[in-house]
Amino acid sequence: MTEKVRVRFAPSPTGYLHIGGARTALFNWLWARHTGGTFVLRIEDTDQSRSTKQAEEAIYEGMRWLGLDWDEGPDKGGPHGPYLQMERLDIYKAHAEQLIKEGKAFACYCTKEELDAGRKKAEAAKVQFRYPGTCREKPYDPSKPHVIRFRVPETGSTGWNDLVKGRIDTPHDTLQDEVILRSDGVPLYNFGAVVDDVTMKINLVARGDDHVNNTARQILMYQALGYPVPHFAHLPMILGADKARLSKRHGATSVIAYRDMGFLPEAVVNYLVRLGWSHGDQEIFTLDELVKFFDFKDVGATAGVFNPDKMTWVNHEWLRKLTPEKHAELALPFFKAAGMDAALDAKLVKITALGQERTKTLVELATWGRYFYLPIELDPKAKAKFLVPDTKPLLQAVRDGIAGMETLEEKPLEALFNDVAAARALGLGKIAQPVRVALTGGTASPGIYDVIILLGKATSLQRLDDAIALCG
RNA sequence: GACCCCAUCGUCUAGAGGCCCAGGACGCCGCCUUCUCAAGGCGGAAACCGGGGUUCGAAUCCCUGUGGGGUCACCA
Repeated sequence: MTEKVRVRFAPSPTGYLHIGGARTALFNWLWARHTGGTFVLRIEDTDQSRSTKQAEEAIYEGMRWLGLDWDEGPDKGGPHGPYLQMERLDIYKAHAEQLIKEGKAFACYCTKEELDAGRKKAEAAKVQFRYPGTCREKPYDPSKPHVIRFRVPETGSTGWNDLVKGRIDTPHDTLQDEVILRSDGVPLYNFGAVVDDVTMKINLVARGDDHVNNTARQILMYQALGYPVPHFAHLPMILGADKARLSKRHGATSVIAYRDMGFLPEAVVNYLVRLGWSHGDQEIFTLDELVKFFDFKDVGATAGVFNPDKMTWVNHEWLRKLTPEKHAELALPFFKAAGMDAALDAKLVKITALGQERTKTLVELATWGRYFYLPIELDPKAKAKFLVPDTKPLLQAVRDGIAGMETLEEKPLEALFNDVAAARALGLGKIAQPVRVALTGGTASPGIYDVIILLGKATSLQRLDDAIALCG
């Protein structure tokens, strides 16, 4: 391929951008950026009953969030537009007419009912239904209701060298004269995609491998139209844990849902690209590295199971790379959404800094940090174990110590805890745990001095008093 | 059912005939560190789908069985 790479992502706007689509878009985008080529976004909205403007917007939103920018597209324009299929009807019509004129396509006047009857009969006879060629030789009469069918050869086969799957050949006898233009003039997928790809000068088609069975018939159309055939790369499917194709019942499949769950786009991209592609033993990649390293030759041929646990780990890795300030900035909306009166200030920065090693998503971070902003939720088991008569004097001693401090600093607090422990010949844990329960409601938190400092004197004293009262 | 694709630890994968009694990562388990939780360090269990070939030698090549996935529309 010496020509400049032109690839595309061509979703149909029938729902949000899902994980599988995002990965297809990502691989195309990476290859365009890797080669200095062009990434085209085309919206395949010919199924008017299922396509919506909202879905179209949702796709843009998902792509933008992931950072996959397109060079040509519906909103952006470009030299080969329009990029919305419903605005290209005349282009399909012209191409279909050319095929009719050359005898490579023909009008079919069969009704849907007639065809369904044939299909039913074939099913009963347990054979595969193929269009019987009823109208193959009939003269073209545009005044009668009709669809346009593409004439496929009866014998021989068509194949291509797939960039990820290698050589694939499809015998023509498994194909049929399929409909390329519906009676209302709207093209069907295979024709629309071919006409668009040729007119948009796409020279590499990378898409899900659920399209391998469409490829031979599309190649036949390229040839019939007299256009060069692009290269193809068929990407393996993404599966759920049960090895069935990933769908809603496996959990969230919308890219945006992961944003809302507190994932970073870098992490989603990183995880998605590694699902089906690898570069030695490396797991964490920046976008720049991906652009540099990505190649279809390293894309595997096997379907992969989507693993939320690993994506969460990748997210944690990315979260940890953030500066505390940036982390806080990204976390703020999640704290607010969880009902906390947080602001982008030193307190939040410190909290998120402490949470950075401890939480794997921004949602988890906000939940984890609740007690810094909201009243504690006392864990009954923790209370039963640590807020008891035995610990009352310890809490009291710590309380009094804190009460006597002008400002809260780590060293004096540490001295205080050590003194309280030493005075009773107890380990530090015996003091820290009850205090932790008093201050946070549970038995797990950052270092106890950090917690006290962050909570501040008034709140710390208040919570200790409340706890002391509960010790019975 | 027909046609097509695929097949290494539970999962993502490395492996392009000898470097592999198979390496990394997630998850899981244990130990260390320790005021708890994380993080970190160390260690562990865990795979070449079965059967035939080819070859001095196969996870790697071929055939076949099996399994999984995909496609069979006036959907995309």
